[in-house]
Amino acid sequence: MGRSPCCDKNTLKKGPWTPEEDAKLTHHIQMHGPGNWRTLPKIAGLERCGKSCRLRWTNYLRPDIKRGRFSFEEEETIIQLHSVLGNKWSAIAARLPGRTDNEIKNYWNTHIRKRLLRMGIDPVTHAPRLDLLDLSSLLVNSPQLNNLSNLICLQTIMNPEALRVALTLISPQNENQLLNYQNQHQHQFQNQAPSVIQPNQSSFDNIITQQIPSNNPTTSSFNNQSQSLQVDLSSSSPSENFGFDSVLSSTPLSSPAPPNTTSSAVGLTINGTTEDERESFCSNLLRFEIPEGFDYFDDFM
DNA sequence: AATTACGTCAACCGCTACTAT
DNA sequence: GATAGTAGCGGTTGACGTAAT
Repeated sequence: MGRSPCCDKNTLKKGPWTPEEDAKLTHHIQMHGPGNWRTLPKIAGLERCGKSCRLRWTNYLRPDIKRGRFSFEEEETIIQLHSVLGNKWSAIAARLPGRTDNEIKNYWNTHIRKRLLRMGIDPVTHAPRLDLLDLSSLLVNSPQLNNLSNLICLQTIMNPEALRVALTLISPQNENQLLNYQNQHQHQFQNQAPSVIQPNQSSFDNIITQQIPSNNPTTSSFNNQSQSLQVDLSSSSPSENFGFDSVLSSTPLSSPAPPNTTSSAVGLTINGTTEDERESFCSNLLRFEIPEGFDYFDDFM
């Protein structure tokens, strides 16, 4: 035999909490402290499940909860911690004083996640989503891409399999060329099985910059402003920011804002930080510049 | 002004690990 | 040791507000 049930679910109230219920719960916890959620509703005179009371207290009524918009530093911390911890919202919340796991989770899903996607960054892996690039339309619209050597530049930063498929769309001859090239440079590709670069991997500490030459028709064909498609995982010392130990020990809120976030971007200003600035900083956390007017990523979102 | 689409977030649901009986 | 309850977590939902048409 185990314990008796904590509550009668048939008589439980659900839905939004009323001010009266909030007052009862708050008063009870002020008098007796949090905990023992099983018996709390009955003692406090609430027709709620203890689980619901705990959630209401921890997510809304707790006096140390910080309400309002997330600051730039908080957002920075969330992104860094998420890159290390993943969807461990409670672990992330533990390093953000005054913020609840639920709040952080909501903010991630409604703001940060979308921003990363818009920037072409996979919000799960925090890596560029080049592996999802719509290469077929890109290649069809850019005959210059038949230049195999240019594609090899891309090869180093994207899933080889995706590139192989893309080449197949052009011609079998090119695919053979690529396979020959790959055979000759086997040692360069054999460790590239993952389709994306993992932020946590040891190579993250090294400078990983793949830059396509400015005279490269691959980029010039779809880019008039930015002369390079760059993946720079080390600028702004992300090895320090993303290193597991440093992230866990430096939080909460100890990471300084990167220098370039003081740019004079115009637009909506929230907490002293514009959306543009926030996006700019995100690109520094994992520097991945998407050329202006390059909208292929939108097709995947 | 009315309607529709979209964004936000509080609250619920279901699951797991832990604990009491 | 087996069983059942509790606490806590992450995913999802739905009500509400706002923007767009």
